Amino acid sequence: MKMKQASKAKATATSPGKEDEAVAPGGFRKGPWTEQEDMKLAWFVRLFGERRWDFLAKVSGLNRTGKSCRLRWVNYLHPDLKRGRMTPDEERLVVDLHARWGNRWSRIAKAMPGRTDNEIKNYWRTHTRKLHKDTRAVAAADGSGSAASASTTTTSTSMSPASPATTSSSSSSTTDNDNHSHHHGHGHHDQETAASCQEQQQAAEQQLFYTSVGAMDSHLLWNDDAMLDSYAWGATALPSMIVPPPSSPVWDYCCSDSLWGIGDDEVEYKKMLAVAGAS
DNA sequence: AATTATACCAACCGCCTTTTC
DNA sequence: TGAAAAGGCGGTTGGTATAAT
Repeated sequence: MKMKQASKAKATATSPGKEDEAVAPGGFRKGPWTEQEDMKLAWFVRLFGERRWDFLAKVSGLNRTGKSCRLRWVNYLHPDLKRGRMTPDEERLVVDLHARWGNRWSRIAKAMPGRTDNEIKNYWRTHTRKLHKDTRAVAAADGSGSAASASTTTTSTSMSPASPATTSSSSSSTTDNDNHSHHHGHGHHDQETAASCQEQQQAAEQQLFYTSVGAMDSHLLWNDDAMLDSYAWGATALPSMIVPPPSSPVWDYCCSDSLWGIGDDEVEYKKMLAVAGAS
């Protein structure tokens, strides 16, 4: 289930003591996610869909903010995510799109399926840092004063884009010149690296997990707000169709005592699951 | 082998926008 | 219609892995 084990795996492997006990002011957990939390989140997202994150955070028993849950899902757990290093084509695409749209990472990410805004942002930051460093090195070697002109990329991600894309967050009828000739990164037929093969395999395994635990049409559920509230507070049992198959690994997992922390919400939801399972 | 520098990336923060009540 | 809550976004931080010295 851990999709990232090949990399740093910071989430679960770090010093358990300090970070695992980090708590935000509201009493929410902070810091790296554990594998158990990931599994739980994945399950409840599958159950309820990718929305109403605060609700989802509450009923799942994850002692996390909705915001944190959303971020974890979007940036790490989402089954459609690509993994591994960017391909040369993707790198070119990032540069191309950034030239047009500036630091509008979410927009760039939409043009690059499987890549998240965070990922692209991180890539760009590293990329521009390196570029800046290289440029300065060349300038120093030249002994000329050309460094200043070369450093259109200032230090960090906060630099302004090469083209004057506005920095205002969302509106800004952009200077999108979609008539630029550019390659829309899909359909590149690069040789697959070993790393990407591994990523694909991991993605497949994850998909298998989702399939094995069953899917539901969450829209049915979301259409009924009163029912949602009822579910949230344990007044109503979940329909059996969205409860993990009894005696499945996921069911065992969701019902295991070890999964549930201390707190009224957890207790209530556990009751709810139990009722649903009995029905 | 030990230390330092660099690259990578997960996760948080604060602000703004959108949605809900 | 205004206030509050939730969601989304960009910027930033800090930990870990790896390369270089």
